[in-house]
Amino acid sequence: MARNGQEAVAEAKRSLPDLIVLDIMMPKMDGIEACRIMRTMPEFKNTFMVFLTARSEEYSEIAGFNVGADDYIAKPIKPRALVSRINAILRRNAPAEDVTDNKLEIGDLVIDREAYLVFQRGEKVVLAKKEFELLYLLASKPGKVYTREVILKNIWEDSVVVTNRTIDVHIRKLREKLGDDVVATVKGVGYKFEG
Amino acid sequence: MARNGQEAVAEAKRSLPDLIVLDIMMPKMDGIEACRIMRTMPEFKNTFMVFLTARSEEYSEIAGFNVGADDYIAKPIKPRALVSRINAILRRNAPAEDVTDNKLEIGDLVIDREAYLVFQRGEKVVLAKKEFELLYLLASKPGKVYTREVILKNIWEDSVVVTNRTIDVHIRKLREKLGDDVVATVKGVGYKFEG
DNA sequence: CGTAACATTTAACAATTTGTTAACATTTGC
DNA sequence: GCAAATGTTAACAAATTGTTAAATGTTACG
Repeated sequence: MARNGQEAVAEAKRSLPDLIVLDIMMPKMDGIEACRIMRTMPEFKNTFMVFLTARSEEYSEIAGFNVGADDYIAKPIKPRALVSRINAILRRNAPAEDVTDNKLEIGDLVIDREAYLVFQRGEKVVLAKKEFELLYLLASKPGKVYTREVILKNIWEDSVVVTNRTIDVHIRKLREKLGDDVVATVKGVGYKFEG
Repeated sequence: MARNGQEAVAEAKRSLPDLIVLDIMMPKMDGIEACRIMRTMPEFKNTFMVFLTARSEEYSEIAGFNVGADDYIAKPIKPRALVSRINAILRRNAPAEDVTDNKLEIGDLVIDREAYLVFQRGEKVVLAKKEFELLYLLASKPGKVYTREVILKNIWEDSVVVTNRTIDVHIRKLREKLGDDVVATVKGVGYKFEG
């Protein structure tokens, strides 16, 4: 159980749960912000996020859904009721068949998150962890430009502070291994995957 | 997981499970009806059917048993408790001769969970318990990378606290006994079985 | 019960890989 | 052409894993 938004994001990245319950009034970073950030991360693509709040404010409700929440539960609620509500959410959102195979196939690349492997035209390419994460992030939404800031938030722990330019070096290594065409520079903005 | 009685029957016919848990209050066709129907089908002759219900009503209980249920579990019940209850039912109804052989054959290995034995190209290899568990876990999904955290959760009791690095030593012993190619390191992530 | 044999865990250090930075070169858009 | 942004390189720092040995637990057996 995380006590604030920052902890929530950190712990969620570590344990990758199927469902996250966010209290809107957590200190430091609130639940809405945590949700917004997690929604930009590919590993939470299939995670359900539910808001829990004491006040039934219109604002909270609207803001929560806008950042990608899947449901909304009003406090006070008895623990048992909360559990059954959560079960209901999981049930109604259960995938028909769970064939979720974390493979990403784009262009001449196959990115297998489970095996931590990348194949290019059938050839195995060995990437270091940060390189892999970077590629996976960009490739999870081909064409979308990721600013260095967003990339940092996604791939680095919150506590770690690194120069923006570090990303450039990792990009360079990706290009070295996969060819210059894989990642495109958008000057003044960031990088994007080229499908 | 089926969401109602009709689905339950359909899915059961498809997958022919050893045990079916029926919720009495499923919509459309309730669990009792599902049980009655399945009991008339020859393919479910040896299938155990267990009822799960929220209310401990006499009616449910009696009606359930009358249609051929094998046991009855009252809700609320914690998932873990449910699992152990189910295991108990399966165990006490286990056929005299357990012909289930949990043999895993991968590459030049044969991993026999029942006998706790590993053969490599026909040669018996003796592994300690932890080594065996570790190999079995990794081999159960070749290619998939297991983080140390996941490995710990799977092989060690929840109460036991051990250093991550303990795993490294067991990996080393596995490599010593089976060769370096069996388990691959994914730096920064974990280990995986190499098919 | 004690002991030997074995299994498990930890700690320490070495080896290796990966990540980061800084400096300088190059490119880009105005 | 100029300034800002990015590319490139290599040195250094940090993190991760490999390896070994010793300490601690556990089990089987006389």
